[in-house]
Amino acid sequence: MTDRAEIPTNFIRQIIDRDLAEGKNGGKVVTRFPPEPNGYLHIGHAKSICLNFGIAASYGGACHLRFDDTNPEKESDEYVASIKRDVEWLGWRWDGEVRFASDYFELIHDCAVALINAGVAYVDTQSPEDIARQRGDFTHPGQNSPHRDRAVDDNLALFARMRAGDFNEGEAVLRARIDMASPNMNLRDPVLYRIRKVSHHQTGDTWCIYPMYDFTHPISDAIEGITHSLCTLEFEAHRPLYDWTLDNLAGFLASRDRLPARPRQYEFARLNLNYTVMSKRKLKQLVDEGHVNGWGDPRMPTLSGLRRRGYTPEAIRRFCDMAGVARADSTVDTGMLEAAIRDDLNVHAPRAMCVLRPLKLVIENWPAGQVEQLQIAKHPQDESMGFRDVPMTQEIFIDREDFLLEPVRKTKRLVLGDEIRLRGSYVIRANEVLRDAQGEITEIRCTYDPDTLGKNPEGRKVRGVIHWVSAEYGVPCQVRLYDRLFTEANPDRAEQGFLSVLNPDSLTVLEGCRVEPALAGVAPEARFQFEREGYFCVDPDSGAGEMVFNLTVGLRESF
RNA sequence: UGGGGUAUCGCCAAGUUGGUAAGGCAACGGGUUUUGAUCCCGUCAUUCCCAGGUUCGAGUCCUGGUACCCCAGCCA
Repeated sequence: MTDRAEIPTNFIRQIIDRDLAEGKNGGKVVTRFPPEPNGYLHIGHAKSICLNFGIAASYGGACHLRFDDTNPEKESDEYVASIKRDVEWLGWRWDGEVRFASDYFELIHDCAVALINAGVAYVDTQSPEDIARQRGDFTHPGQNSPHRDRAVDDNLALFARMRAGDFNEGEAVLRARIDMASPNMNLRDPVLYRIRKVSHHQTGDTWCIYPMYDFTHPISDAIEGITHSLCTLEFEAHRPLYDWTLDNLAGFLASRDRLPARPRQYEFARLNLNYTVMSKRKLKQLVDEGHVNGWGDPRMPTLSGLRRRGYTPEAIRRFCDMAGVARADSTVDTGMLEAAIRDDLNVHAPRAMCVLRPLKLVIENWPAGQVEQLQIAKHPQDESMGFRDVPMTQEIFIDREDFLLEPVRKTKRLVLGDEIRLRGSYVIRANEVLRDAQGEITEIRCTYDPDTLGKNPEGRKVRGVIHWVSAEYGVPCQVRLYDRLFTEANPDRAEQGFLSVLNPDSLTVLEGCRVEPALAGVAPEARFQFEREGYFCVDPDSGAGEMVFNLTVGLRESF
């Protein structure tokens, strides 16, 4: 998909290069993206997706999409559907069918039985509180459970009863028998199976016992033949358990012919972006409490939000490549994301004119009723995009901010008594302003120089160029301006909590804007550059009644 | 506090037998321009968390510190 040469190397690619050189895994590279369907995907997931799918693509390998659905309480089909859609939208295609860890529940159960038979797993019928208490802490070793040495047959019988539903939630768990004194807390006889009497979005009521992540993941990776299991840094301390599980199950899985590869786990730093939050819990809270309009709100760092905001899959992939992959905790500046989308849209977005805060301007020497269809290039550097018709009439709108009564040093706007170029049109001069009873400027009376279409006036230099839209033909529309969702670079660290630093001005809705008629009726997701303003896309709220545009990102401004 | 990690420019990030600090974002100059956009040119780490040491030579090796992140869910 992407030219490999463009993708900067990173420590994981180097590990794969070395593995390949050593002939490991028969030269195969198989990765997986393993989301839990308990929320929408965000830009942080995009990093993992691009890493996993990108590696598979550049090494001629495969990448699986596997839902890590072992906790039915928090998961749902809505999330499964949104995740599939987002991965595809990003431009990736998973190998084979979508997989679910729940597809493997029977085999995982058999693995548990195998562990019991091997004497390295036991059923603990203590309360969750007792188990927690016995785990000890960083300074004190844990205490062995009184059930740690239960006979294999008893464990088998108890585990069967767990599956049969004989116990209530919390009354019994299956635990690995490792080391209650391990300095690694994850190795202090971790829970492998717990009881959850809730129906599962994939398996319904087939099960009332569910395997834990630490047990499920290595088994799922192994049976899918995953060679490189990439996850984030916080799972580093779990790696010994990942390896313990596979070391203890390799024989069993091989005997069932379900061990195509011995996977290895590698951890990389998750993506953080400043001025936003990335945890699913917090994003869900923003949605549930109505601080934003759903997971797909254009202000959200979710992929659906970025999509509605006007980001392209290409820009997001490019951004992930720009940010890189390493093991150091880091927070990428939002400016890098913006640079990625500007780069893309600058090349691909047709130009158009839209007046956000209309101020009427009447050209007194323009023949009344005359309409001149101007042909303006859709892109100044790409003539293959062609031209669009832009009607020029006696009355037009310009932005209120583009008119000044008094000249300001080096300004490039229209000043009373001076000239300005109308983009793609003529040079005009502002002669007089009309005001209403409150003194508010309501209209500017101008004259135009008929000899300035496509050429500069003789002997004079106009101070600048402003955009405009015909008052008669301009299409009224709504424009939604977005700003960062939070006022602090790191909302997670806010004294009063992340909600206390929500930006009250993250959304500004402008009504009565005027866009040039060439854009009337274009479909949602179409992207344009509104000259001198920024990049905008058509929002799905656009209907027969009114067009709605979302600000994707503003133009760079340098004075 | 025990264990596991990480520290290279404002933000990311290369640097892999020690040989004399890539690139991107941002910023700042200048040029082109009917978008204060784009594009183009240029500037931007005598220094790699700190302190010692080894060496002709260290971001890379050794010793000792410091800071930050992760782990005590029957979450992932």
